[in-house]
Amino acid sequence: MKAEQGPDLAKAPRTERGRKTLRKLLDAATREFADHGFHDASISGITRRAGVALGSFYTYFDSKDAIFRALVSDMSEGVGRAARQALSPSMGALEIEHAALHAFLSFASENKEIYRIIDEAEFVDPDSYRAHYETIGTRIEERLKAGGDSGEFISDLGAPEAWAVMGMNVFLGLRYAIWAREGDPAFAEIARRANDLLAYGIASSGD
Amino acid sequence: MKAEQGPDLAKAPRTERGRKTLRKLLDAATREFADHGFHDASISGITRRAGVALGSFYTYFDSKDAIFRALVSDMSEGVGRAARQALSPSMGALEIEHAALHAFLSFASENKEIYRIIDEAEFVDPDSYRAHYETIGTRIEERLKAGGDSGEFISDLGAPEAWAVMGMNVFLGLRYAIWAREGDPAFAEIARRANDLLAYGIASSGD
DNA sequence: CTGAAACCTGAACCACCTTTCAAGTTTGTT
DNA sequence: AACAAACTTGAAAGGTGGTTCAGGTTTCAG
Repeated sequence: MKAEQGPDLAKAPRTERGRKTLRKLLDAATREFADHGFHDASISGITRRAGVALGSFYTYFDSKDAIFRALVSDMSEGVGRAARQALSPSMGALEIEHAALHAFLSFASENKEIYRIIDEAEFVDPDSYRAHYETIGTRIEERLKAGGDSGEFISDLGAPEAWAVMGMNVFLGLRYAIWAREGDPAFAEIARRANDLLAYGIASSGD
Repeated sequence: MKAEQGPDLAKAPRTERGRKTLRKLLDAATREFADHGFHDASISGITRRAGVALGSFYTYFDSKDAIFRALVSDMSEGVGRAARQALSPSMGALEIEHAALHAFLSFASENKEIYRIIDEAEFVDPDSYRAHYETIGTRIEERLKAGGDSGEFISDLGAPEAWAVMGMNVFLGLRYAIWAREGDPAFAEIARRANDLLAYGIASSGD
């Protein structure tokens, strides 16, 4: 139950062949978990996809849980990296939120399997799951505070607003990227409307 | 994989004793699934908690999946019922959203196990999961449209705004009800801040 | 009261899967 | 070339837990 520190130093490959096998296992596991979910995925399914013997799995991972954890922390970083790349310091505070949501929608749409795996971490590895959202929540909170300091946002924004924004983004991603349907508005329109809501709210301004 | 229509007519109890056993099984299953999650929960764990023999389980349910599905649809209704009770037609549109969130936070806080089970449905029974959120989303969309018609909200609100509101609510519930921490703001404050965000947004009005 | 249907029981069946292991092969260093 | 460490292999051990079933008990309508 205790989290390992770093990716299993004890089991790190020491030769080129080893590194290749490890990579094959991780890629195969991504597909296997995405297709079947954690519990219906099998180690033999992973090794079959990877083209290695069943026993080789245990050269690199102690257990099915261990490879799942490795995958989740990999992917959690991947999401963060993708978001950071879409943002530039020259953007205004509101523009940053708009770009973050748009980037998130695109990323989710092209990496649906990542979302399934991270979501399942809620049950397989709750600590990683929580850490994932707490990290993102903190980052959003910092952006909101920065916007408050620059006068673009109201002040007094904090964690509750950050979690509200995160929830908006995640659910819009769920509905319009993961569960996309024919005839749905384009990501650009979704992002624009969410940004308007965030900026001005929905109360009618006057009469 | 096909959804049953209605709660298993074939297996419905016909005597008082049967109805009691069925209820004991459902209650026991709620606790078992909440404690262990779907896959680590066991039928024998459920029957042990219920105080009935292992075989009796199959008098009422065809499989572990079947009782889980029954639970999810029960709970999904429970959430809807709780929300409806907190709302009154005399409230203003904004007030309704405020009350809905506040009721949801209280309900989630007192029924954490429900939250976990519904979330796990994403993997065990994806159709119910999706149906659950689509139903809620539609209800929110109707409220937003009604607010638009009455002039309290801007017009042109639709599904994207509804999903954004739903996401806000769900994530605030996750953070402040399920993952509640010492020193967190009270539900009343969370609901008020979310309502302000929803009504007026966070862009600073002028300088 | 009575008999058939409903319900209960728990041992056993069975399918599946994680994990181990002893023996063989490849890699890289000296 | 020669050896140790790294790596691979797949059969089999060892568990687990969902599901079945044949036989017993309880319920309740007639």
